[in-house]
Amino acid sequence: MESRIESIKEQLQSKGYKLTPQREATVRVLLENEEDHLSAEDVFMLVKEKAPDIGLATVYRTLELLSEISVVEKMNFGDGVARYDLRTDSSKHHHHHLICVQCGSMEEIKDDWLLSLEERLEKEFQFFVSDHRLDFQGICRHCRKNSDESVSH
Amino acid sequence: MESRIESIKEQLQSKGYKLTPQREATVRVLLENEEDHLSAEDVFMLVKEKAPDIGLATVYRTLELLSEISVVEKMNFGDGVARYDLRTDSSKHHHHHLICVQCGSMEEIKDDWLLSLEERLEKEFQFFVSDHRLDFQGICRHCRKNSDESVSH
DNA sequence: GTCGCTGCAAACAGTTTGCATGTAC
DNA sequence: GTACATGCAAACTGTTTGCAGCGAC
Repeated sequence: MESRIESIKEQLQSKGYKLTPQREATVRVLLENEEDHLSAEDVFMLVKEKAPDIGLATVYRTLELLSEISVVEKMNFGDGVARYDLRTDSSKHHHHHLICVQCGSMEEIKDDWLLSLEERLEKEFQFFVSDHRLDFQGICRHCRKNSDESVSH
Repeated sequence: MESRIESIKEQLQSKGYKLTPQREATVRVLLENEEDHLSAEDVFMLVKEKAPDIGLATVYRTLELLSEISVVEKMNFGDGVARYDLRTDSSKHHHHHLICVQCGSMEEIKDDWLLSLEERLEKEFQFFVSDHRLDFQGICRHCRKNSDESVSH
């Protein structure tokens, strides 16, 4: 945990930025909620517990900054809210989402199932992939089970 | 063209909706710009040429309606703007995007490269896929060629 | 006359920006 | 003292909503 903060601090400093108390608090929230896909507002509320005086704009600016230096990934699931994820590996980041259109739940697959596709893209399209995003919409197993009994939307 | 309008008209009517002049003008704009991924504002501007009195809210409502009955697909490339595409096939719609992080160009692949993955998802995750979205970020062949000479961002 | 559809303006949500103040070196 | 960072409020952007009026049946 501390070592990961240290690493992020170095990444910031190498680009000429500081790890201020507000930025550190924000990073800690991201580290503590690594499994979630927090929105800026989520992060803000959680950071407020550590640093009550922080402003929403600072959180936005911090997330934007961290996104620029590739410490976090800014994502978008189509609900009009940006979500932020720590990148676990700065070179490649591959996870996929299973989004249930019925209950809205989201499951994450960490496996990388697309390496062969990327090779094909480079060969056939001369397109050199640096990242990708793959989301599946569908019905999750729980909703599937429930809809056998009754159909609720 | 006329037959496709007719088909959309029937899809609307089967759900109890009418193809009003405003809705027809909107659909025509979508048909005429099928290759693009128009935002609501784009559509609005183009529709205004055909029907100057149309309101922005009507365009939004029409696009939302068409999306509900699966005539168009509402998409999101992460730039905070919803984009709308006519679905060419109402049952499955699979296209992927190659987004160049250098020049911002976007190429579309129509092939469906993911059927085997979807089968795997159903088996391993009991997740029943109705749609998916796959975007690749990377360097397109033009930028690749240019960056051999000089690096411009 | 009912009911869906429209245009307009106002409201809304998420995000960004301007600016005066604060802080580290 | 310089340069970056912050908090606050105001501004902005894309989208949605309330409502009075309109039009087809």
